[in-house]
Amino acid sequence: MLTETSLVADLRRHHLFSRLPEAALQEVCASANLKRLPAGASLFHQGDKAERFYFLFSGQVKLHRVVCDGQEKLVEVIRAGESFAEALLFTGAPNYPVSATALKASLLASLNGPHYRRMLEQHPSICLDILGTLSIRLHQRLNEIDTLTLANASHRVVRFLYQSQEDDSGVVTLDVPKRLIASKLGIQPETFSRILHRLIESGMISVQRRRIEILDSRGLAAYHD
Amino acid sequence: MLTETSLVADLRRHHLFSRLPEAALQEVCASANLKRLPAGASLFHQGDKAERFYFLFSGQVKLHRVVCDGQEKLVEVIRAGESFAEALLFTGAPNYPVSATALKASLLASLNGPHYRRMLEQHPSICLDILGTLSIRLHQRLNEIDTLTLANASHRVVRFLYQSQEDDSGVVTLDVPKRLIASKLGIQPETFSRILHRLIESGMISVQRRRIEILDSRGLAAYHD
DNA sequence: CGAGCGAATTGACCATCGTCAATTCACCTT
DNA sequence: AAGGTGAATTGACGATGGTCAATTCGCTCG
Repeated sequence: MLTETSLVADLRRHHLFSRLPEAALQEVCASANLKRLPAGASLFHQGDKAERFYFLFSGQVKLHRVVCDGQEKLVEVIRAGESFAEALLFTGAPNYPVSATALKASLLASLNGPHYRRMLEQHPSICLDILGTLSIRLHQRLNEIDTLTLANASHRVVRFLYQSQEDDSGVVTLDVPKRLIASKLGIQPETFSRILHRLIESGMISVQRRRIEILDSRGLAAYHD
Repeated sequence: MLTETSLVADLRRHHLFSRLPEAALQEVCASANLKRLPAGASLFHQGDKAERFYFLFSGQVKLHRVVCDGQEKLVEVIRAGESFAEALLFTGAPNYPVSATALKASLLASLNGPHYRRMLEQHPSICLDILGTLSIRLHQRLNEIDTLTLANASHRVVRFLYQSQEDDSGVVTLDVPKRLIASKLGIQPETFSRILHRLIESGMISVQRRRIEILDSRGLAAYHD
């Protein structure tokens, strides 16, 4: 049961709920649970039965998969105001395809999937909005596949830097440890470190802790080949 | 304008159209074009303005991207009865994110995107179905990202073989050239060839032309590590 | 039936990246 | 301020896979 008005207002701002009639949102909240996770706590594991999806009020959650040899692969980092595991509402798949773990202490709403789905059936106009977001995610994935296919590790890192700077400011601020970035790029932390070093040496970027500045945008672009 | 009843019946079988009222489908057909492509012909290029989406009656079409250094990356092979570029209906993105080229002589319907979208707004119940398919694609992509992240090329190939056999029959029949498979797996044709050879030598598979048979399913699974 | 062409294969070589290990660094706790 | 812990870095080494080149294979077309 979710009652705090400020939290409900947060939900309202999300596209899954923004166009629901007031009564419907109330109903969704009635079947919701508030959940607190300390940093490092697990929310669900890949393969668990999936009947709930989540909205993150504050904190940070990572979605990750375990691949064959026990290595962990970062899929996505969820930040405040975002939902996750909601795609399961529509596939009918019974299990989570990823694991979810809190990176920082987090506050989230656990929502009843089938319940929301029934709600949606009664307000079908919202579906078009959702289709939009889902399509965009599809493209993001396509983009990622590009990045991973790009032959060498340097390309992936450069590409990552480009995509991570906000409004071409040339500044990238990492909000997760470097090893997770490496995992997302499908390379080893050591390799990531070495590549950054090489870019620094050639004067293309500068790095202070988790703040990376692109100095020579032109040269970096050329580095793509 | 699409009139042939057998073709319209083909459309009907697709989830984008199966639940449209008869009148609506007629209207869609009225704004459709029939298109023939010889093998090797290009349908659209990555970056082209996107206002049409497609349904493939017969033949084979590949979706591919050109990455930085001019190399080509296979994204997907479209087969008869499938639609493509329909995700653009919902993102509002103005350009195709991939190129489309006929692999074999093909017959397809070119459909008016905005028109179909308006149709959808009037029959919103269909959206839930579409959400389902889109979610499934999202998962497929996730799976692919896994495959590409899986450290070495052998793993990718083995994984590909597993996923490509139909109902665990142990038989994989490639319907595209091996170099395209390699491209999809993000490896070079030479590497693909060598890995298949290694698997043959160790008695795990046998290959005749484009027909691959899995002989030692157990051993192959172990090869995953 | 032979010529021609692209696909597939095979070999040799080398750059890249992963692995293992040691060390330094940053941050948190006490 | 000191100590401890995990992250990040750096070095050395070796396996993997990409590149280039030559050859074989299989199909199509004349």
